[in-house]
Amino acid sequence: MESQVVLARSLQIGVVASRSGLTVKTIRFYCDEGLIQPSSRSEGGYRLFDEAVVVELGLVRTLRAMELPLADVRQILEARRSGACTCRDLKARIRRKAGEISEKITAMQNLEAELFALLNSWETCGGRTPAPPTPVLVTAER
Amino acid sequence: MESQVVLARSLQIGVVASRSGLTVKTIRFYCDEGLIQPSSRSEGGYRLFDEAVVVELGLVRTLRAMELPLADVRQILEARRSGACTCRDLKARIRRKAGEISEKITAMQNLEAELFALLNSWETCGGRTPAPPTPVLVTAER
DNA sequence: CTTGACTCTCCACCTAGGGGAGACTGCATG
DNA sequence: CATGCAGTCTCCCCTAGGTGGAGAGTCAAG
Repeated sequence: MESQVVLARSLQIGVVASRSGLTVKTIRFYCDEGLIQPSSRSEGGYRLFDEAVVVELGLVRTLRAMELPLADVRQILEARRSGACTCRDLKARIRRKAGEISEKITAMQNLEAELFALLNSWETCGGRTPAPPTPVLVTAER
Repeated sequence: MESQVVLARSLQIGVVASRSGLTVKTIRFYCDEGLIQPSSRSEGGYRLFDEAVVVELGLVRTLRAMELPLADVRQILEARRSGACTCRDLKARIRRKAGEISEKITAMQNLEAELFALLNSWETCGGRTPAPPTPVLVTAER
């Protein structure tokens, strides 16, 4: 049982990839960008990560999914690691981002509606319509 | 004043830009990509558009706003122009896109929730911040 | 030793444009 | 006529957030 000297068991990039749901390429990219870093390298230069980064990458995915730029994600990770509470600032940023997201949601809902209108206008050519006076699409102008 | 012939009034790119709400750069880009094209060029090589493109660009904006890739937008414009009813196909694509959008909307709503959870978890450090005197804001670089 | 899976670095490419250089156009004025 | 100046032209490089491939090296098993 104990014979294994596998102290901090380090994960190769491929394992991290499959556990985090990101691609190997992306993880390398994130390393290059300084979001995460391998805890060490093998003799042969393989990146070795410890389990914590899998968790961090989960957070990264969440933040990226809300389209937070990598620069912001990096800062958040740094703050999280250092335990340093840059909170006021950080929370403000995230809150702002949340605002943007709900804006985006409503924008998308509008778009969705507009889209169905578009579809309906197209419905007219149900049978075969070569080129009647094309019902000029709504096309918002903003 | 009058010396100008009323001829199919063709618009210079800047006018098209301000009418469509896109930038000159973007319109040139769309020309290069074959989404739209100038009806002609002036002696000196200026692109001259007719009014119809302003309408088309409105449609482009709508479609782009739902993140339809330019390639799809191009096809839609072509179909619209030719009156050719690629509809079945086209509508299917748009419908699919609409589906993606509503998926995205719910994903975003989930994200929004997750985000607030994140914020709340951060709330815990509400009172005390390590390193109170010197505002050692980490995140100093970049 | 060899094989095969895995990883490394480096470089190019992608989308949807944006920035800016340097040259030219078009039009109004002096 | 010249001159000025806004508008436009093409060309090339840059961005973010990766993706893809080439060519070489690594690691463990057989």
